[in-house]
Amino acid sequence: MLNLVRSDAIAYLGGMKPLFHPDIDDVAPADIFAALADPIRLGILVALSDATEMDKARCSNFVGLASPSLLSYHFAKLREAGITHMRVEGTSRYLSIRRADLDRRFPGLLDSVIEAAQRDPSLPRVPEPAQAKG
Amino acid sequence: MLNLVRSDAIAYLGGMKPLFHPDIDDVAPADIFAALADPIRLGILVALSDATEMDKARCSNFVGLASPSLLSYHFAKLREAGITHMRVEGTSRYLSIRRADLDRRFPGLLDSVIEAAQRDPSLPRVPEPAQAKG
DNA sequence: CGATTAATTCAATGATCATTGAATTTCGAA
DNA sequence: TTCGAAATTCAATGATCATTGAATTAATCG
Repeated sequence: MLNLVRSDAIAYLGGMKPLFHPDIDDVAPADIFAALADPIRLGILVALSDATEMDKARCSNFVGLASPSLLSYHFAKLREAGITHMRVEGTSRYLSIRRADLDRRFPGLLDSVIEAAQRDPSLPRVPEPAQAKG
Repeated sequence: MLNLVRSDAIAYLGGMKPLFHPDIDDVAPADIFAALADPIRLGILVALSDATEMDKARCSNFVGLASPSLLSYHFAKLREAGITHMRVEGTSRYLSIRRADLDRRFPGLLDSVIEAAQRDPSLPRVPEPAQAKG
């Protein structure tokens, strides 16, 4: 059973279940706002928005924000709302913001959201990883 | 009791209870997004955004969107989130978007929100009032 | 293989939300 | 003063949400 074709197999490479990412055209504005209506998720978004190094986009780097199971819950909310993409690599997962999709569908929205969130001092912050001894 | 000074009295002119409008600096981004996470409220916002004539900003003009009591509920959500202002005049109330406040505190956000909502065909629309016989 | 690490799933909890309908308030007009 | 229109308040409902902790899955490394 399951009988995969090649494109399916690629989606499974290194993963357990197929991760659902909605088509951006199926995402309604109200869905986006619902996903943004939580300080932990806004904290994740802000952290992602200035994650230049890949390490900072790994799920395990957000442990400062909430417990693992709660983080999973919030990751799923962001992903199912079309805001983030999740890529599986071995035992780790990496998040990214779906910038191109969001900018095309909701021009200007993402930038102003991130700017607003960045300036909010009440949002939880992801701590910088301790610098490896050099 | 109550012992009003003049500025309080003005707030009461024509009204029953003092309408609470939060200081825009007390409004967190997550509060804004929570208020926007509902299609009826987005419908109200869109209708307000192109309400040039005062008639279109009167509460009673939104009856097409929901029942009176449900509308009251949604009006309060928008007002308490700092998105709208409500003015009492006789037996009517008038809504307006707190544009200047929002633009100062969350630059660019309101415009992109309205643009996104305007393009969403799934949002409920406020019907144009029937043209008076001419 | 067994242990470890990364992350999810599941069931249970209390809190908040959207909706309804009935009762109430307020104002203005007859 | 009584009536009607405008709008809110209140109590009740079911639905969804955020959170917790325990159990589970999956990949990697010894």
